[in-house]
Parts: sequence; structure tokens; C-alpha cells
Amino acid sequence: MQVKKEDIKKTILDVAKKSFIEKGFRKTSMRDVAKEANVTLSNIYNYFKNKDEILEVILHPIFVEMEQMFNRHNDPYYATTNWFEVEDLSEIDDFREHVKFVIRYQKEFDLLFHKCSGSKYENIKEVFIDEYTESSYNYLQLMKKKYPQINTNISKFFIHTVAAWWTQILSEIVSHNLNEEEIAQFLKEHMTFGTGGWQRLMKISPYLKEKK
Amino acid sequence: MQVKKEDIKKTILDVAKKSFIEKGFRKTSMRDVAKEANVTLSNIYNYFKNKDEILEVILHPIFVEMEQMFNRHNDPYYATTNWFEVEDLSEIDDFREHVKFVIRYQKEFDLLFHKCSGSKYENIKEVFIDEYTESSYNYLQLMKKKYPQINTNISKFFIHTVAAWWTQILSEIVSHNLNEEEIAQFLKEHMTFGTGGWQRLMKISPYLKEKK
Amino acid sequence: MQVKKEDIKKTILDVAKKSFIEKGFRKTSMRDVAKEANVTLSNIYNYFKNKDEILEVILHPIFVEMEQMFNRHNDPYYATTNWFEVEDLSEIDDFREHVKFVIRYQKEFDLLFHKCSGSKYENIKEVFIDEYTESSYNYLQLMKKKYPQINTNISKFFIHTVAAWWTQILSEIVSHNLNEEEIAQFLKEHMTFGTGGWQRLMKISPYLKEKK
Amino acid sequence: MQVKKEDIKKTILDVAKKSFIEKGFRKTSMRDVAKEANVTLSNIYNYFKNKDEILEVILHPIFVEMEQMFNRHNDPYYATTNWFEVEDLSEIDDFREHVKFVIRYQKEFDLLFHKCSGSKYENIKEVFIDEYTESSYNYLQLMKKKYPQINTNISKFFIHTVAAWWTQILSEIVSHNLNEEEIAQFLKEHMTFGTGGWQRLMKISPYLKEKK
DNA sequence: TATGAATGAGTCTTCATTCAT
DNA sequence: CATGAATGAAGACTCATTCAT
Repeated sequence: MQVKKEDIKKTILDVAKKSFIEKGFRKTSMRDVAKEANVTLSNIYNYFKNKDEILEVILHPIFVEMEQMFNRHNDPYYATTNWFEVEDLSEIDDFREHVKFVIRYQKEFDLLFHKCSGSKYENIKEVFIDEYTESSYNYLQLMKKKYPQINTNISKFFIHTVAAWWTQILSEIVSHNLNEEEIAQFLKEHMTFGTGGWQRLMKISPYLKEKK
Repeated sequence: MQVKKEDIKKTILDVAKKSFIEKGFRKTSMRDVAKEANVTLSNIYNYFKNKDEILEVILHPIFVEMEQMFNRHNDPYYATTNWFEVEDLSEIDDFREHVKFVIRYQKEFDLLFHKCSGSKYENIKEVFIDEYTESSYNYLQLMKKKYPQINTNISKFFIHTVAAWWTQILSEIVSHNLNEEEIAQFLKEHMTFGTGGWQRLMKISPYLKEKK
Repeated sequence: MQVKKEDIKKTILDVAKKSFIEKGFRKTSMRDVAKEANVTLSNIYNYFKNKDEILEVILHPIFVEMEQMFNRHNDPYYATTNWFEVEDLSEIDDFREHVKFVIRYQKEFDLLFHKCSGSKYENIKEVFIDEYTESSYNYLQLMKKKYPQINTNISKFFIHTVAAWWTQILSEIVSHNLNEEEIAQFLKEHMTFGTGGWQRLMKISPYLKEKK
Repeated sequence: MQVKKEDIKKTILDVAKKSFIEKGFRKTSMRDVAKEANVTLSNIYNYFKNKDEILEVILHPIFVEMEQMFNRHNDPYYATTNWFEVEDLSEIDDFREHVKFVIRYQKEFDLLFHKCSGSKYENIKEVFIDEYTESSYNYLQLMKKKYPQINTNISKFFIHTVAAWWTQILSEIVSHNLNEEEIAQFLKEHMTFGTGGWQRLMKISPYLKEKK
């Protein structure tokens, strides 16, 4: 019986997810979900408080994992990898991880980024961007400590746009259904560009000396 | 009399615009607009064909001007300015112009980029991005002709993300209400970053030699 | 000035007529008529009481002429032509006249028969049919007097359907834009059929003897 | 419960049907139907997709049966009955069937033929006529094969008008509420007339010889 | 837990007509 | 006569959610 119930819950979630992805949150009607899931409309409300909650449950896992990643990312350790020297950029674990994560939840991210209008997540991108911004800003401070000679007099707004860029990239990767290789290829370009950019902006010579 | 009519039209536009900006296109109801503008609901339809048209009229000026800018921008002349050498980037007319334009229509752009869901402009960003992408791609080709030694083997996807970045930046400038100075400051950073990035990606030494 | 006014009236009529024919009465909006006629919407109401009246004026001439025709048709004289004997049916003045009349007002008839939904004429066909029915019935009585041996025990309903048939034919002629020759050709068939039918139904031998 | 639901559906259908018949499809408003049926307006949309669908459901049975009849009618067998010889025309099964069918669905046909303006059936008569026309045309060809001496050089336009006639007759039978006897009586007249007409038009002597 | 049924507030849009000037 | 402006009632349809059972 308990099993049965969970089954129903799962069916609803599956159906809703499929429809959200296909038609978007707003254009998915509860009626259709109910029909498709072979459940009465009102019965859905025994499992979920409302439409938003269904989406919430669907997206829950990626939020959990994102949080973990953010936490790890904010670790001072990261500022110690002097990745400006790295040549084969694809080596960098950080990004590999990111990419794999994104690929694993491609559909969910697509849903989150492009199909959520009308739900409480409709502005999620901005939330992400803000978090990225904070994260990047802190990272810069750590860098500054380690390499005092670099220019970190960089406006928060600029950092914000970079965060937005990255978020945008994520959102495009998932919507274009890139595979791992394509992503790796793209990341190479992106990071080549990025390191070039940062170096120039921070007025650092290609090979930084660590602060003693 | 004629004045009166224009007054009303203007009132409707103002009210609608305000509401669009505050609540978004979708959540702005014609009823409310009518009420707020002291006009009968149906009377609005004597001035505008439908809800979309109101938005269209509000946004019309920026489309006109954008088109002009795009046309100028697509001029081959631009590929001849070797802006990689420019130091005081804020000098560059092109960007100044852009900035002023964007500032002038800050609110409208905000509306266009962030409050248009439900209207015919709901995917305008993608349109912009695509145009930028094409434009940038052509630009690259021109560069290649002039400086054959550079690497222009760059994926369209990457260019696309750069275009998206730039679009995103526009959309953020307007939503953060930056003033001209802040924008100028930001643009400096952005272009410093950008030139560094492109140089590295195109494998070009800071001072390019023109093809003879 | 008077001339001018009549001009306007005529323009309105022309525009309305064109639109009625193209889009039908219902889908023609007064606004559009006004616009097309370079007249203010409300000014139309200085010339016509309402939408219906415009149509009425447009169709007036054919009603006048139809009435004349009906009157002539109800004249006892007609029952005297023993048209059952006629071989070259196209000779018969009656039909020629009909045909010419219909052709002359082809557009108006089309309008009347097929584009009047929404107006006071939307059931005009039935009115015509009823009049035809009455007319035919009277005609039959006259025939009976002249040729007592024929069977005129024919239900009114049957006569009604024949009237409807004829009306239908009119309505098709105008909507198919038949030219005079095609109409003549068709009428031949129709009358051959009709005389055959009536003869059998009235149990009359091909050549009737007139009552003495 | 299930019963209840069907009850409501039925109530809606009944109310709508009544109103359609009384006021016509177009002038029947969903609001009024709802009121009359003691149902919320929106609730109707839980039972029917839209206004058209209500009508569709109401008329469904007659379409099913008509199709069956048409199929039977198109059977080549019919061309073999030399119904020109038949004296007591009322015997003919075909027509009896027709008549009974029409009588059974008198109201529905009336609705279909006269009250459907504004719905997807507003041109149904023409559809019927076209089908009849095709059907009759084929029939003529079959006749020609069997009796080569007859004249089948008959314009499609004429056939079309005959089809229209027959359709018109159907539509009148239902709108005049004829009973079975009246119909039988009328059909006799009609067929007497019809055979007379066809014989004359096809230049056939009363008793045809079959082709050897 | 399940369900059938219902709902109410909402959406945009249309149009002939009128009124004051 | 002309006009600019306004109007009110009506139209079909949507949808997440709730309630009684």
C-alpha cells in the first residue's frame, strides 16, 4: 500500500515533469497531468500542495547537489590552484565536475532555466547569478591575498556579468543538448578566452609568483 | 480635440507602460489599464488593436534605433579599426553610442528584456543573440582576411555565448539602473577582459600586422 | 452641397456593398465601412438609421423589380400560354426576362442570398419561396379552369418544394457567376425536366386540349 | 455519482439543444445555457471542449446514420433497379427508409439545416449537396452503361441543382414537421414528377430495354 | 485516500450605436 | 452635417483549486 502510494506520487511527478519539459510549466494544466497520470485531478492535491510544489519536488535533487558544489567551491582551497598556468584546461577537476553534473541533470536544468515561467522559479537564473557573483567575489579576495600584486579592483557589476555569462552558458549547454565532448571542446575555448581576459584585466603576467 | 485624443492615447500608453514595468506584460490586465487610465475598457480598443500593439508602440522607438545601429555596425569599416591596439577603450565611439542609447531607453529595455513574457516579444533576447551572433561571425571573417595569421577556428557555439553575454550585459545594465559613468567604468573592464580573451583565443600577439 | 451629400451617401453605399459582398453582412463592421468611405463612423448614422438600413437601400431596386415581376406573373394571362407545347423553350419570354433580371443584379442577388446572415434579410429565401408558392398555386388554379381534365390535386408542400428548388437555382446561378449562355443552356435542361415532370404529375397528354 | 455526471451532461445537452433550436446556435450564449442548466459556466467546459462540441454531440447520431445510408446508396445495385417502371413508388424501400430516418431525427435535422449558423456546420447543406451531386453523377454513369440509348449529356450544374432540390426538400420536411403520411404523400408526387422529368430529359421511352 | 463535481475570478476582444460639441 | 470620443453589454473560454462525500 505504501508502495502503491509512492507509485502514484512518482507517476504524477513523471508525468508532470514530462509535460513541464515539453510544454513549459505555465502551459501544463493540472487537468492534463491528472489525465495522463490516470489520477483524479483533486487527488493530486492529496500528494502535492499545489502546482508549484510538484515542480519543487522535481527540481529538488539538483538544488541539493548545487548547494554542495557551491559549498565546495567556496572553500579557500580553490584559490590555491594556480590555474592560470594550466595548459590543458580540460584537466581542471572543477569544471569537469560541473560539466558532468550539468549533463547528468540536463533535462532538469533545461526545465529550470527555460520552462519555469509562471512558477516560483521563474527568476531562478538571477538567484544563480547572484550566488555565482558572491562566490566569485570571495574567490577574488582569496586570490588577492595569495598574489598581492594583481589588480582586483574590479567592479562587482563586472563580476556579476561574468557570472551571468557563465549561467547563460550553462543554460545554453542544456538547451542545445551538447554532449560531453562538445562541452569539453567548448570549455576549452571558453577558458582560453577567460584566462586571457582575466590576465589582462588583473594585469598579471602569464606566470604568477605566489606571495611569500 | 485632436489634442485630447492624443492625450488619451498617451495616457493609456503611460499607464500600460508603468504597469508592464511593474507587473509585467502578462499580469497587466486590460481592465486595470482601463481603470487606471480612466478610460472604458473597450475604448482602449479604439486606440490600439490589442494588448500586443500597446507594447509594440511603447517599444517601437528602440527597435527603430536598434536597427539603425545594427546597420551601421555591419559596415565593413569596423573590421578595419584595429581596436586591439586601442588603449583607452572608452574612446571608442561605437560603444559610447551603444551605452548612451541603452541609457536613454533604460526603462524600455528593461521592459523588453524582463517583463515581456506573454507578448510577442517574449523571445526577443534570442532574436537579439542570433543577430549578434551572425554579426560577430561575419566580423570574424573580415578579420581573418585582414590578418590571415590569426586563429578564427572558433565554434559558433562559443560566439553564440559571447553574443548572449553581451545581450545579457545590456539587459543587466538596464535592470540595475547604472548611470553613464558606471557604465563607462564597466565597459572599460569588459573590453579589457574582452581584448585579452580574444587575443589569447585567436593566438595573436598584442600588435597585429596587417596583411599586405 | 446637396450633390456632395448624395455623393457621400453613395460612397457609403458602394463601400458597404463591396464589403458585404466580400465579407458578408455580419463580418462587415461599421468601422471598416467608415474608414473605407472616408467618413466618420458616427456620420454614417446621419445618412442611415442603422446597418440594416444600408443593406436595405442597397437591395431596394431588386425588390422593386421583383415585385413588378411577381405582379405580372400573377396575371391570368400567363395561364393562357400553353407552354407545354413549346419546343424551343428558350423562346419563352418569361424566363428570358427572369434570367436577364437575375444577371443584371447578379451581385445583389448573391448578396441577398448568401451574405445576409445577421441582417433582417437572413431569411429572405423563405419569403421568396412562400411568394413563389402562392404564385404557383394560383397559377395552377388558372390552369385547372382552362384545362379541367388535368390533375391539380397537388399538395401545397410539393409546390413549395418546387418553389424552393427554383429559388435555390436562382441562388446558385448568381453564386456560380454563370453567363447568359450557360444559364440559357441550363434552363433548357431544367425546363425539359420540368415539363416532363409536370406532365406526368398532372396526368396530361403531351398536347392539351383547351376547355371549350 | 457516475449517473449524476451523465445526468448533468444530459441536462446541458438538452438545454443547449432546446436553445439551439429555439434561438439558433449563434444566439445561444454559453452563459444562458449554464444558467438554464443550473450549472456554472465554467463547469460546462468540464463536460465539453467548446460550444461547437456540444452541437457536435447533439448531432452525432444523425451523421453516423447518414454515413451508413450513403454507403448503402452508393452500391451499384441501385442502378440495376429499373425504377422507371415502378408504379407504386411508395413501395421503394430506399425512400421509406430515408423518410423514417428523417422523421426520427426531425428536430436534429431542423437544427442542422436551419439553426447552425456560427458553428462548424454552418455550411453543411453544401456538403450534403456536393455529396449528393457526386453520388447522382456516378449513378448516371451506371445507368448509361446499362441503357446506352439514353441521353446522359446532362450538365453537372443541373445535377447539382437537383441535389440541392433534394436537400432542400429534406430540410423542409423537417422544418414543417410533416408526419409520415404527409411525407409519403409528398414523396409520391415528388417521384412522379421526378420520373417524368428524368424520362423527358434523358429522352427515354417509358419502358426501357436493358442493354444486351 | 480517492473522487466527481463544481467554482469564481479571471482573460482578451468585438461592435453597433450614441452623445456632446 | 460632421466628428471625436466614448460606451456597455456581450462574447467564448481558462484554470488552479476546493468541497462534500
